[in-house]
Amino acid sequence: MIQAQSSKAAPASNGRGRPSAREAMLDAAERVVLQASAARLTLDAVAQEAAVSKGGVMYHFPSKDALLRAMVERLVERSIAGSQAVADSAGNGPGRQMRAYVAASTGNPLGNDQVAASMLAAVANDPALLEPVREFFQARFPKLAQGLSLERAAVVHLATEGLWMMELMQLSPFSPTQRARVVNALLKLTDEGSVD
Amino acid sequence: MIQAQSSKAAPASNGRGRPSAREAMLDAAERVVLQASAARLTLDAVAQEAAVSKGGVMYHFPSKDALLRAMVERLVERSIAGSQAVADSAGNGPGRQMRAYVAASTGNPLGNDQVAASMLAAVANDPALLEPVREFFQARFPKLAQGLSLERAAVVHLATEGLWMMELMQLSPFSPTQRARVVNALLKLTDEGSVD
DNA sequence: TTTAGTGTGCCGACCAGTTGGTACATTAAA
DNA sequence: TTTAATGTACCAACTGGTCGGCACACTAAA
Repeated sequence: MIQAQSSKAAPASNGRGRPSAREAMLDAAERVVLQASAARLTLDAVAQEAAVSKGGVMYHFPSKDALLRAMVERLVERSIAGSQAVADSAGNGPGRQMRAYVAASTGNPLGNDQVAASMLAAVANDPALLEPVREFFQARFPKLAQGLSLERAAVVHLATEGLWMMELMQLSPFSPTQRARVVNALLKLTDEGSVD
Repeated sequence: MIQAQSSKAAPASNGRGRPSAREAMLDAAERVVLQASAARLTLDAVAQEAAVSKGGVMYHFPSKDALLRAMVERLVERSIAGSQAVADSAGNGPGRQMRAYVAASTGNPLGNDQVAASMLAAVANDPALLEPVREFFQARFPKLAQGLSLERAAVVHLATEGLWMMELMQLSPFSPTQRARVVNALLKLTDEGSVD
């Protein structure tokens, strides 16, 4: 997806400053998915991981569906913010946006695990929950593609997401060295006109 | 992934020819995942979908884990077979294998849904179940890459899988027309030396 | 300053339905 | 008659969800 803000950077504040246990519960939910599996994401498990009673969880998320929706919502918010930050730090030359995106997405692969966890939990329980994510994708692609042909942009985009997803499922067939070469190739591809 | 043999083509035989209800149950399991979600893949649901009692399911799959493992196993077997068929039909020129793979993977997107269902069910319940899939990927990539640079092969491979996965999660931001152009670009990329 | 009230955040017991799994009866074919 | 295949009945554990209550902070009247 995209590098999300480090969860430390976000002060876990709810609107106007009160450090929210809600955020801690969402973190706990992601941890459950990562350390166990999406199937074991139960309200009890979240409560236990967050060191809180189930009632406490239910207070903030009146249903499991609400919890899942909140997970997706937060992931999209973070993605938008992260995406914005990346966009700002990149220039406006052709392929600049795409290159920054590739760099951000292929860097610190561990930071993206949380994003993956939320997405996994969502698809596993109800694929329709991913709707906000789809909207995000649809809105972002044109920006990334600025200055690039559709084909070039799409290939780089898809390959980047593909790498991310394959690593998420631990299916990537590449060694670290190979991975580095591939990422490099992707970056090069953001120069329209380069051969590969 | 790769185009799997149509489930009709496979005579649904168990080893030596007896048309097996086992296969029907695996089909039912995939249907449950596709029509509901991975979370609703329960033994009861499979039984109901297969028009069989739970006891019948338990006879063939002594545990849910066994069912999931069988799903993955079958998906890998089919992938190997499909992959082999594609490989045979393709020549040996540079990029030939990769091109056939791209064509097969991006064609009949619906046929691949079953593969997706099994994978989804596996990751959702226990990511470790995907081990055989990883082995398959690792074994296949070198074959696909024949005659191509690592970079070129990897980019095409990742983009193809990325497209597949994004469509699986219904996250693809491309219109049908755009998709066609992108697939075309991927095919072109299997000609080493082409610009894009 | 005390005190009665009020809302927030969380706890913990409980409930009905579901889930994976077991045990055994039953059927149908070889 | 044996045996592979399926049905029936059941169970303990778990799951999502409800509910009454409790502690604390804050407010407002006395």
